Amino acid sequence: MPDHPPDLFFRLITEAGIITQIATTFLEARLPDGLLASHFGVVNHLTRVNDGATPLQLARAFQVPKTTMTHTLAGLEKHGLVEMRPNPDDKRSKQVWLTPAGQAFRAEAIARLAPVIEEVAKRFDGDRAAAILPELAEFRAVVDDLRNDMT
Amino acid sequence: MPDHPPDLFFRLITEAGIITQIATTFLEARLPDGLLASHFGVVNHLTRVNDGATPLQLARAFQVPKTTMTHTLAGLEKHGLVEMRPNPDDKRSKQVWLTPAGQAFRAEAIARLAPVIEEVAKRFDGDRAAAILPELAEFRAVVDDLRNDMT
DNA sequence: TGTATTTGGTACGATATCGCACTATATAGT
DNA sequence: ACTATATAGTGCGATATCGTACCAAATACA
Repeated sequence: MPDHPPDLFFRLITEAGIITQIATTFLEARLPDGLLASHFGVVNHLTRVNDGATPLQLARAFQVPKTTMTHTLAGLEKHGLVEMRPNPDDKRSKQVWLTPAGQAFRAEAIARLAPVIEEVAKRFDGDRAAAILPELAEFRAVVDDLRNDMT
Repeated sequence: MPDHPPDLFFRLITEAGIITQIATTFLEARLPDGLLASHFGVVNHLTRVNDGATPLQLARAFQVPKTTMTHTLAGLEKHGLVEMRPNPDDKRSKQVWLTPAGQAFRAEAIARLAPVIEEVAKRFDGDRAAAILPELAEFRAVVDDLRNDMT
């Protein structure tokens, strides 16, 4: 078996990809019809990080093209989960605000996920998860910086 | 800050998602026009795991609906990277084989990624990556089992 | 202060992903 | 064997994602 050559990082990324894929499937199975992980992600971000963010900020936060974010936000607006307001600081720009329905949507999704997370917690020791998290976060930070440096 | 409650696992999954997103962008920037990460993933799987796999096996390996795999394979076939043969053991089924062009496609993609991985290796210690990998793999295994048990 | 460039957002078209319904073959139960 | 059910794959329509081109406002700078 290899030392810690390229293959090691490939495998790390592959594991991350599988986890992401499965988690997305779990999440989407618990969302109302017509709403996907991308919608939940934005609502979650507005709650936790920055309600009133601009579309471009959101696009950057999720690493998606701005056209994709326009589309996602249109879907959220159609479902009444967010409200687009003009940005008082920049007439080109907008701000995205959660509605009460949007907050309820997030709460409901999290409630539906809770049993899954509980089951995960039963099967994987919390201390081990706590040990992995900062390491993985730093790896993520490295990759994220690299994106800015190398494209 | 929380102990190791649900939030811990959420954050673990979020980190995995960000890493996946960025890695996918890096990969796709280095693939020929018209080919995406999904195509690379299949070719890579055929090389490393199971050349001659059936479409359904591939769909399961990547956790995508079989219709999605049909579409991905059609794209690969159109580019001459795989060849579909009848499955001698089951007349409903097929087998997917790499062509020489498919093998070259993989080699080329990996060559283009090598400098990125090298840079990652410069910025994140290999021993730490080696320490994370088995833990993350086990977490992945837990989540994967859960998928079978809970949907 | 007038012009060039940059930035925030959208319109549009191409392709990816996915759910549903369907066909053909295989397997199970009797 | 005969029928019921399960499995492998595809066709089709809906929507997501993304690249290109575009407009409007902001900023740089001459």
